[in-house]
Amino acid sequence: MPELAEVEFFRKEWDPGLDHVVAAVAVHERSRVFRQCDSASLRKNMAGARFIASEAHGKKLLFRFRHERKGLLLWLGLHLGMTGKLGRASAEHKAKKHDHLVLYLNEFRQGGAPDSGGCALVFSDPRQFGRIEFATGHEAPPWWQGLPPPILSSNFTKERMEGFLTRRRRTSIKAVLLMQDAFPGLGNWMADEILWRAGIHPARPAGELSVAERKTLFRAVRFVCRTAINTVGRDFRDPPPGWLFHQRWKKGGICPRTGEPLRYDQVAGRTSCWSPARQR
DNA sequence: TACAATGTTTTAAG
DNA sequence: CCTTAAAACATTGT
Repeated sequence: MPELAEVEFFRKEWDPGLDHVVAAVAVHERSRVFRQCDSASLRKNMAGARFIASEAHGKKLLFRFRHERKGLLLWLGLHLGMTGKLGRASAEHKAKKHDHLVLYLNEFRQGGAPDSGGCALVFSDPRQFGRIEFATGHEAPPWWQGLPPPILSSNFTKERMEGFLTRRRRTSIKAVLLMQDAFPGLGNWMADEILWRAGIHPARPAGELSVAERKTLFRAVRFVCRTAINTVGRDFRDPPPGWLFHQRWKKGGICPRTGEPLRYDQVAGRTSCWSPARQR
């Protein structure tokens, strides 16, 4: 599922655990999601740490913990891959087959609400394309440094985008929109939504876009991200009516603007959905 | 059965 | 060095 809006939704799924302390950790040690992570260190250091904050950057998630007794800051990085999810479960939850990481939380320590009897934060991912990273220390770990400007930040400028399009001038615009070092958080459905809105064929070389097309594209990138964050990202509700989103996965989908059948082609190794009459 | 699935990385080839 | 395509990863659902 996860592109930036879904990632933002899943980030908030763990919010009820804020200010709680990790009582126990369960991991599926052998899972591929730990391929870049010292899971033994995670298990050892996370117990007793308080969940203090979280943030999302594109498709990357960071969960911050503080181990007060050890005077240690803990950095838990998650990537949801293709099928990753975050959720909550009861304090008695037994990790199921695809629950690769479960953090069991204590109730509030000092005079917390009486209802907070502890719960479990669960990271699950059937295909295991997701990734868990873990670090301790006062500095942000390397994998949380040097990230590109978020699409909805003021540092994400049209000039910056155009510079990237020029560097990748021979590559299809669809493939370029999927590059996380320039468009952090865009994925297959959002890229198609953007190109449909901008009236640009997904296979067009990035360097061939006219001045007007680049302007339209820039606005479409920001509009689709902003709107997706405010719908999918807020509570997983669908994007507004009239979006390609509602047509793209059904067989016999039609273009919301032209009423013509949508077409599906492999572009950049991904199934791309586009409207022949609108996008050239 | 065979193929596709909202992702990324590595390998191979041009 | 750069670009592009393909394969790989692991599992489920049609």
